[in-house]
Amino acid sequence: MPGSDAVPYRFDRTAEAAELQERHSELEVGASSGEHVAVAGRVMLVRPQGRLAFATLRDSSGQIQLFALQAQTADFDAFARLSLGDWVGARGPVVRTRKGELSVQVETWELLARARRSFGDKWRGVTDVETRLRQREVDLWANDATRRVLLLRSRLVRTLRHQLEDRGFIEVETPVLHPIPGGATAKPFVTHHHALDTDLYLRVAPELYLKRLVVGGFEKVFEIGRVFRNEGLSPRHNPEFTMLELYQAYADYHDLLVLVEQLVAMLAIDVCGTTSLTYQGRPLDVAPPWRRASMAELIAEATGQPADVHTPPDVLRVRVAAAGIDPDPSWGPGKLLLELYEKTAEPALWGPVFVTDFPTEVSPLARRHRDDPELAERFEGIVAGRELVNAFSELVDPDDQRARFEAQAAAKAAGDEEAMAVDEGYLRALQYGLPPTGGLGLGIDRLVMLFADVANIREVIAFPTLRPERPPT
RNA sequence: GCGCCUCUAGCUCAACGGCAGAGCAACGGACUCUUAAUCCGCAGGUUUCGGGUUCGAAUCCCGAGGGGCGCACCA
Repeated sequence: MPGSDAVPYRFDRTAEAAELQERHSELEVGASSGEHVAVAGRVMLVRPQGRLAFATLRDSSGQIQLFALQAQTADFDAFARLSLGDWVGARGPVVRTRKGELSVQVETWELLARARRSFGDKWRGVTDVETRLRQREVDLWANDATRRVLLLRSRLVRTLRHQLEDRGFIEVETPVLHPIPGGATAKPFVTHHHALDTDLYLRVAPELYLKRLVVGGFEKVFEIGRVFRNEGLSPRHNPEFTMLELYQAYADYHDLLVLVEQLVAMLAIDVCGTTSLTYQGRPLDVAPPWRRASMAELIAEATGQPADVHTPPDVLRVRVAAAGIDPDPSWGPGKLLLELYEKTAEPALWGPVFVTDFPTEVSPLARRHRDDPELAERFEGIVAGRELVNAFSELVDPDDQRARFEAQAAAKAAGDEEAMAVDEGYLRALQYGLPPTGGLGLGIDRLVMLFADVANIREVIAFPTLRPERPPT
C-alpha cells in the first residue's frame, strides 16, 4: 500500500563505521565518548533482548553495533523488530558496551528501506552459484569475498589509470559500434542501426581507432574499455571483457616489454603489497625482469627438436600432426609453427615470461621483425599460465598492411569466421603516416583474477554473462 | 557446440522406491549488555517442468529447462 512503507528522501549521515571504530578504539568498556553521530547502513543481525536490543549495522566502510534501550530509544519496539537486510539511519552517542562492543546508542532512528525479501542464511550466507551470479546484490550483501574482489578491481583500475597518466598517456574513447570489426582475430557480435539501415559490429578490439589517433598526433594514448567476442564461455572467458589498450609513438616492442613488467609489478605492490604472489596455491613472482624467450626457443625446449618459421612446411606439418592436431591444408609455416607452440610449449608455461617473435603470418597488424621478415616484432606475456598481454611494434607500412588484410580476407572468404576484413579507412589513415609505434592489449579481468587469486573470471565481473533467466520470481 | 554431474521451503541442507524433514530467515511471545544471543510457539512445498515405469516416485527411466565442471574456440 502506498504510504505504508513511507521512508525519508534523505538522511544526514555524520560518520561512517570504520572511522568510528578507529577514532574510538581506546574508548573504555562501559564508557560513553560524548560524541553524537548519525550513522546509516544495512542491518546485518538483530539481537533483541527484552527492554534492550542490539543490531549490527554495515555501511560501505565497515560495521558498527547499534545499541537500543527501551527507556531511551524512540520507537523501541519497532527497532527490536527490524529485519535482516533493512536499511536504517540512527543517531546517538558513541559508547562502548559492558561487553566491550563499540556501539552507537540509539536515541532516534529511521527506517530508510525495508528488505521485503530475505537475504538468506545469516551464518552460511548464499553459496548457490546461480543465485550469487544472477543476484549479485544478494551476493554482495552475504559474501565478504565478493565485495573484496570487486573493490580490488576498482582500486587496480584506478591505480593503472593514474600510473599511465603520470607517464604522459592520455585516456581516450573510441567507438564500440564498428562498421568493420577489426583489431583482433575474433568472431564479432552483429547489431543493426535502423536509421542508417546498416549492420554494425560490437568491437572486438579498439586497436585500429587508437592507432588512427596516433596518426592524428596523440603520441601516447590508452583506452580501458569493454570489448566483445562472440565465443564460448569458460572459467577464463566472458563474452564481454575489459581490456587496456595502449599506444606509444617512437617506441618498439622492447620498450613495451619493460613497460608491462613495470606496470604489473607496480600494480601487484599496490593491491597485494608484494610482487611475490600465490595463484591457486602456486607461487609466482612478477618482479622485473621477466624471462624473455622466443617462440622457436620454447618449442625446442619443450620438444627437444628445433623448429622455426623457416623449417620446411612438410616437416612442420608432420610435427603438428604428431602433437595431436590435424593440420589444415591452407596453413602456412607460420600458422603451423603457432599451432606447434600452442600444443607443445605454451601449456607448460607458468611465467611470468614474455614469448617473443611470432610468425608474421599470424600477426596481421604487427611490424615485421627487423632481422627476419617472416617474423613479427610481437610478444605475449604469459602470467600464471595464461596469456595476459599481447603487444607489438605496430605495422606502419600501408602497402604491407593492405597485403596482410587481403590475406585475412581470403581466409575469411574460405570460411574463417574470425579472420579480419580489409579496412579501407584504416589503410587511408596509415597513408597519412603512422610513426614508429609500440602497442599493447592487456586483459584487465585476468589481471584482477591473478591479484585476487580467483579461478573463475565471473568472480571478477559484477554481472557476468549468463543465459537469460526465464520467469523471474 | 559435445561429454559428465546437478536442481527438495526465502537461504543452507536431509530424506535415495513406502506419511517430504531440520537449522537459519519470516511471523507471534518471553527476556535490561548481546555478538550466529537464548528459550517457547506458529507457519512455510506442484520436490525445476512435462511424460513414463510402479500398488506406491523427491527417489527409477525418457524429454525439456536452469546451473556446475571438463573439452573445443579464444584473451
